[in-house]
Amino acid sequence: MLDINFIRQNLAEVKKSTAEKGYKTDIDAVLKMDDERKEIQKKVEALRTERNSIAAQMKGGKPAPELIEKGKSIKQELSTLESELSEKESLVNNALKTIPNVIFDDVPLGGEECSVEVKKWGKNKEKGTDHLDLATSRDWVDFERGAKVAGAKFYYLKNELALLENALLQFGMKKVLEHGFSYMTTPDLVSSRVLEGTGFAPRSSEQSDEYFIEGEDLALIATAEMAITGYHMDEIIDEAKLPLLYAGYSACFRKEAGAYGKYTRGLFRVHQFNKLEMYIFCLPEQSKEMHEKILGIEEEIWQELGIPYHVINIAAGDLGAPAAKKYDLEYWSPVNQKYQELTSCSNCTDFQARSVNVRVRRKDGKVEFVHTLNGTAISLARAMVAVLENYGTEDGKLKVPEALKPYLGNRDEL
RNA sequence: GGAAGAUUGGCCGAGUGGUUGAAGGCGCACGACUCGAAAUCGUGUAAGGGCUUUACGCUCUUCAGAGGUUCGAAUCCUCUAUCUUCCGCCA
Repeated sequence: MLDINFIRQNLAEVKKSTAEKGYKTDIDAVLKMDDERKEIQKKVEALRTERNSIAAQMKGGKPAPELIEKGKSIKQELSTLESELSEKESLVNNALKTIPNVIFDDVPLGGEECSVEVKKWGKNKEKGTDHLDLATSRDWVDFERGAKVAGAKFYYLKNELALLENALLQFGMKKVLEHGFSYMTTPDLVSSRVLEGTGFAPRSSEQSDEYFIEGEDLALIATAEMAITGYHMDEIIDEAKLPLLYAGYSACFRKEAGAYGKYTRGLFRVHQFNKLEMYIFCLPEQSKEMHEKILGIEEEIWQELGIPYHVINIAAGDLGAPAAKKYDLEYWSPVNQKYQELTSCSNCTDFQARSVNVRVRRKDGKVEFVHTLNGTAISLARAMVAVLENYGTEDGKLKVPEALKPYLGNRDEL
């Protein structure tokens, strides 16, 4: 969430970002609500001051009946005002959550189609292998039994494909470790505070894409980003310890309601997949550099795997609430003859940090919110699609990319 | 799942109704000593909000969370969460 005072001081900018991101929030109404809150707060504080001074006068011990009477009447008056105040506070707070993060100047305006290609790598292939046909013919994936056991879009990975998944993970893990990330596995469920603090829609929202546990304040994570965002919740971190680089490996669960169609065939869009996610807590002045660092690692991974891709700077209308800027890395699908999303990385500035209250203590003692960034190191289901499409052979086999051979017994082919 | 105990500032840890926003220690910052450093000594050091005379100002809130008792709560009561130990269960 944004800081109410930041909104007041940067009203035009906040309004512009909110509109560009496609949010309908009436910012002026929120400010007016907050003004009302302040008025009540002033009254409450005046009463409390009086109460405190009466209590202080009685410290000696002598019970003065008039004072006690006065105290009693203040107590009465306070209780109604205080409940009014807390009501107003939660209204303001909920409204604040509906205002998205401000975008950076270099974010293209407009909808999805306005995203800008910033880099391109590799030579796009003209012909590829359908990943699902290949995997099915080799008994590498079983969607039918996945559906029988858990429903549509659940699957079993088998044999060489399951081994390929493991190889991709090992490869990705090696990369992030080389770049100084510390590896962790995370809880696969988080509380609503963490979910909403990360910027995801609450249980009550129609847009929510998460699986919620009935009767518990828990949801299955859609990405390890959620679990890691909560990792330092309510903490104040020493400046010297930043940046903190985490690579979290977890299962990811998404409802993906209504997201079926030609381009979501097979493993491309599923309800459950595994992912290694990079996450950084850093100083505000470091976050832009860290964003480029994460993007660089993502590019390095796909270059070494030999998969052609391009990088796009996501337009405002396609950005989520927490992101100030986001890059997507899309690989060239030789099957669909188009670019398809493979990874993405976002700079969330202090938006998430404010919501989950993660701060830094500067050398001079000042405390402020950190910046957070997240990026996909390797999302296994999609990574497998990209590899199969690019490395499938004419005779129904899979050529092993050089970078993965060490993790597949140095085999040339699967 | 059952029982007992615990939860205090960046960290550790005193504190059972009224100079406690909170002793002491660690850490950190600054200063002294030093050629420099270590050690030592001294001083300072919670966060968040509001107001204005923007001042080393005034004020409010916060001792896990929520509610209650009281003129007054870190301290008493209730519920919830988490942690520890014991029992049960178990990969």
